[in-house]
Amino acid sequence: MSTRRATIADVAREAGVSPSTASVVFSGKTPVSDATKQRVRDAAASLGYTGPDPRAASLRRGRSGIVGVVFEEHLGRTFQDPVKILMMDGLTAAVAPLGAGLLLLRDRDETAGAPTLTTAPLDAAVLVGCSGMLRESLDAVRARGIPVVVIEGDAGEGVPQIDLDNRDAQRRALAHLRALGHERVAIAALPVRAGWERGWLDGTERFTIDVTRDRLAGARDEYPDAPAFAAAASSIDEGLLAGRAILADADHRPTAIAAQSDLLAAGVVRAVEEAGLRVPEDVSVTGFDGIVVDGLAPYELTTLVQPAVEKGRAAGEAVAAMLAGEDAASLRFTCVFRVGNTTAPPPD
Amino acid sequence: MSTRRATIADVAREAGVSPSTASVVFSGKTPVSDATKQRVRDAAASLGYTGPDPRAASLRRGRSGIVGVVFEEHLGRTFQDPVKILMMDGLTAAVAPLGAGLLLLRDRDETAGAPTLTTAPLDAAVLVGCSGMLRESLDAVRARGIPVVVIEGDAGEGVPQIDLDNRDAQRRALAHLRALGHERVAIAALPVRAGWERGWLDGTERFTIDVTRDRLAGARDEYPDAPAFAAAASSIDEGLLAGRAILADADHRPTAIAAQSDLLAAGVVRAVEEAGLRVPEDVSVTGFDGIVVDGLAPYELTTLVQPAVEKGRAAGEAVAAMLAGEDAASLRFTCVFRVGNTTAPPPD
DNA sequence: TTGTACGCGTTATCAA
DNA sequence: TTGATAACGCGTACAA
Repeated sequence: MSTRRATIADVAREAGVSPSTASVVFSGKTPVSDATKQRVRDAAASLGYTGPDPRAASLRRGRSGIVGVVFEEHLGRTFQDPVKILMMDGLTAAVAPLGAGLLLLRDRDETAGAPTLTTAPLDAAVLVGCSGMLRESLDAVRARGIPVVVIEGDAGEGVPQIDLDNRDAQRRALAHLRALGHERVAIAALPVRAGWERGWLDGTERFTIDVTRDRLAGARDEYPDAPAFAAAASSIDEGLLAGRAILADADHRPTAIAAQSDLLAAGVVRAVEEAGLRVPEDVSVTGFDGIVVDGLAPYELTTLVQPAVEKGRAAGEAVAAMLAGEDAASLRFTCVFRVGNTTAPPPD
Repeated sequence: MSTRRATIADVAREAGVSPSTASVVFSGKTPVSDATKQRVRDAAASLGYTGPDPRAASLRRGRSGIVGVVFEEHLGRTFQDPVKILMMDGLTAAVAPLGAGLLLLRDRDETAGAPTLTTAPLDAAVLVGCSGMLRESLDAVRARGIPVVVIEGDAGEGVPQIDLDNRDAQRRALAHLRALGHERVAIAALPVRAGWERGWLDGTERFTIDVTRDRLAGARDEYPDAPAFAAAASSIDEGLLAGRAILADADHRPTAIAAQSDLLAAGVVRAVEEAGLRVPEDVSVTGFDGIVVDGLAPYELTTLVQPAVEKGRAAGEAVAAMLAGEDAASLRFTCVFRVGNTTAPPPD
């Protein structure tokens, strides 16, 4: 039947009112008499008109209601990180009042045709742990006047950033170990860069991942000579491998292992058990993130609880502010040190 | 300085060409002489024009390059399910060639102003495990002529669905246990409905979650009397609790436990160990999904490997087909039964 | 409370 | 290879 979709003009004509009146009935921005309202509704129903076309509305308004979230990697990898997911929850919540939703975008997307920062109808963009190669597209976006916020990454001057006190927080965890009396401490680190193969750090590495570098620095602030083994990813399995490597030499066994993430810490705990030792009596373990590690009970990691949801929310609020014409400041969040049951004084 | 953003018309004027020519320079849809191309580029650069406004382009084209993905819950909950993440990967890959990206939407979002199926500028929508309450907005979307695909859910006639052979697959796993000689088998089930509190199933439950119902039916096809304990979520921790409940009565201990997800199975394995028993010598355990459970090594679950990425990809391809005017058929995927090291004949 | 008039920025079509 | 024209469908001053 229909040769063409009904528009608001058709509805107005059918209802015998002007297009603007019909428009107002749907947007509710101006009072309309009940009678007119009803006639417009009826007309819409009879024409199968289901409301304003979002595309047209977005052109007219200059807003699409879409915030792009840019990740460096496959979604699969990204969402394996519980912290990122929590952050997304916070972000979602913060942009919802704007009438906005999140569009998933990938940095360096190899797929032809995939939408990008420049081709997607974005109101704003949030970059997560962005790499240096993002700088170019970032410039393009800013040239277009689209607000940009960066979470855990350095985007240069003029871009609000949401950060964490990684270095100081990690230092505090190690200070806790120091206070307990530990002298031989090892570090189970996150990857040094994308594509990193697990292995010991010898101090010559070039760090691409700021989080790893900063947390390592924090640990070394307290234990300058602590050996560090960097995993290939943040997972329990990788933590297990790191833990095995660290515990391999029975003569130089540390009495405490500081992991740079809770998932790694969970793996380290397993490695300790596997070696026939006990946590925390023989070996203390600390984590970082403060997430709930599924399957780790009855252990409760001594860890740094980072405000993951808050980070996302803050990014969303920064976006909202910029969209409102205000300018948003960078923000640095603080981790809370939480003592669980995985740390204790070293064995005699 | 700038009172207004430059448009393609400004660029055209500056370059001394027509707007359509300038447009074509950016879209590349028609050959343009190098000289003209260069002049347009220069004009754009001098005016700070960074390319066509996606909003206007999308109005004109009738495409926004955005596919909505609708979930029932918080992202946090949703993405705790590794299968969903894999599915998203497949979906992302499949819609990328369309030049489309994924917009995260939530069913029953209470936040005022949050974008919805009807207010977002979508080219198509994918519903994941959709609930009944979605039906209404679903109708609205379909009335607008927006293609819709449903993954693991029943959206009624005319909507392509991507499904799994849950019942038959689960039956095959239990048949494997039967072949090994097991006679006392228990089931660790997924939640029965949203908000379900863990507990034994007595046959009077009303199932809202189809997956649970279907896999249970498959298990009962082989062991009609198998007792079933339904967890409150799909997680290792919940699997542990379910496993404890199932193993609590030492006199009626099953020799095999069929879990409805790999995460549950991982928890069940822990429960078995905790009870001082061995897997698979004393108790066999089967899972469902075929994901890699972080931290479960050295166990490899005997499980049903579902093509999670493929499901997402198929949904994306269905969307692509519908967008191309073809009609997409529903699709039912088949799980592959994989024997790991968590099943063996029952103890004597 | 309703209507008029215009512009939002682009691109498809067709003719030159 | 380029240009003129006409939508695309809506929102919103402003006037009545």
